[in-house]
Amino acid sequence: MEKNSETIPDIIVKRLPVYFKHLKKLKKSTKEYISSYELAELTGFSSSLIRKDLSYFGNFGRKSYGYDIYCLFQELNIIMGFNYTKKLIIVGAGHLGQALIYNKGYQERGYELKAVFDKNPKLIGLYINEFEILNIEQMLKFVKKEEIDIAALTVPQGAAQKITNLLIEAGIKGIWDFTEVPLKVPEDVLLEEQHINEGLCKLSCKINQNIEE
Amino acid sequence: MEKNSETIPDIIVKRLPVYFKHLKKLKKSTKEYISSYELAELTGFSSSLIRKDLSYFGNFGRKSYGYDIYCLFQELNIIMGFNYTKKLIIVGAGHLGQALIYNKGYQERGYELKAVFDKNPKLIGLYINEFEILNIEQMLKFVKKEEIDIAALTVPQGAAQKITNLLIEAGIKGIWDFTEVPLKVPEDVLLEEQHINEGLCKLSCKINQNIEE
DNA sequence: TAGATTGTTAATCGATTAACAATC
DNA sequence: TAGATTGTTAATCGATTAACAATC
Repeated sequence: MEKNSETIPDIIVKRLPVYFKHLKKLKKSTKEYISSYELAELTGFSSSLIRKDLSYFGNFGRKSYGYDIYCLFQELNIIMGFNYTKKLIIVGAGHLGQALIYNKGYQERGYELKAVFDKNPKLIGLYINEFEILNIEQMLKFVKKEEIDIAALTVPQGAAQKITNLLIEAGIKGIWDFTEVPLKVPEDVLLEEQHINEGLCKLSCKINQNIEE
Repeated sequence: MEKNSETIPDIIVKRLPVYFKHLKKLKKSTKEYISSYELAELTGFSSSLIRKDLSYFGNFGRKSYGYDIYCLFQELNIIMGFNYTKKLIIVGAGHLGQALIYNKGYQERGYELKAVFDKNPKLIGLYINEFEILNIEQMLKFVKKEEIDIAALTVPQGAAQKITNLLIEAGIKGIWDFTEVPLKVPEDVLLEEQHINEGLCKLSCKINQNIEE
């Protein structure tokens, strides 16, 4: 799985969900076109940067009108691959894992939740929002057979690297990592760290500065 | 609450939790010192960048030895304000909100969970992990009286801005935002967007590129 | 037509890296 | 002492912004 020669720069990828979020909201209004200046207002990015970002993917704008909201939204969906089905599993059915079962964001992004795994005998067999919690022993086989793309990792810290190795062995393409552990993965496996407590770190850091001043 | 003239650049703040994560792990080993070269190996940042980041806060290193792991960890705690108590509430006791009640990351970062609020009469009065879910009508008064610093926002999309306005009115210092809504907050209120589905966006985007190639 | 706004180039700004003197 | 590694400066790299011709 070599990297595409035309890989979208990370710095742009980072901003795509922001455009997506705002266009999704705008799509509900009666507004048809939006200018880079208005988008700048909403996103906090400069209009220049927005035009540059979008022009990376093609000429979506219409001079003197701006960008067609509906079309741009569709384009973003294609760019981010939301029109493509990606198979997801959740590994670890603790409190966070269970909350992820109820997450409503999968469908519009092309994700299909396929299974939930845990090691705890008290959880195995339970149904949460119509998903049966499966024994983690079945995971490797399942991922291989069903060609799962992404695993949400919500296991305890001690198990994180071991389970990760298993997922890699099974041929997982990406890990959506909620553990706090510095995981090691080979280059061809995508690792998206969703360490929620980092948000608390940043907030604490900034509050602290305000106090000191 | 004016910005400090010596505000830590965001680009450094972003990397502090990464150093924290690795030092926390290293602290458990018998290793006493770590060089910027070894830290580079672990974090993926260049050794040069690490030395520059750390030197921003002082001279923590010891020439020809590296950085004392324990001391550096302590320094990071002070820099990020973890030695300071910050009062937290959770607003919205749905699946995600409840999962956040069980989050183990508060204490070591100096956070104290003070209360959980919801609007749903079926949830109000329930105890989750020894926290009673309180009526959201009491929130404004509570935040004012208890001088709450941070609110974790896990309410439905439709309620997000309204509740945010209420929190601002009550004098909240920062919002840890789990909604998917583009929230508007005044400049002096910190907004940390913890939109977990953004992780799914990035993963989808990158997987899509690998496929196309 | 006049005004608005894109797409793109060149200029600027800021972040990262390379290099090395200082020194333990 | 010789080797290791910091802290810092200068050089480089890359990202953002300003500006503007093109054009709807």
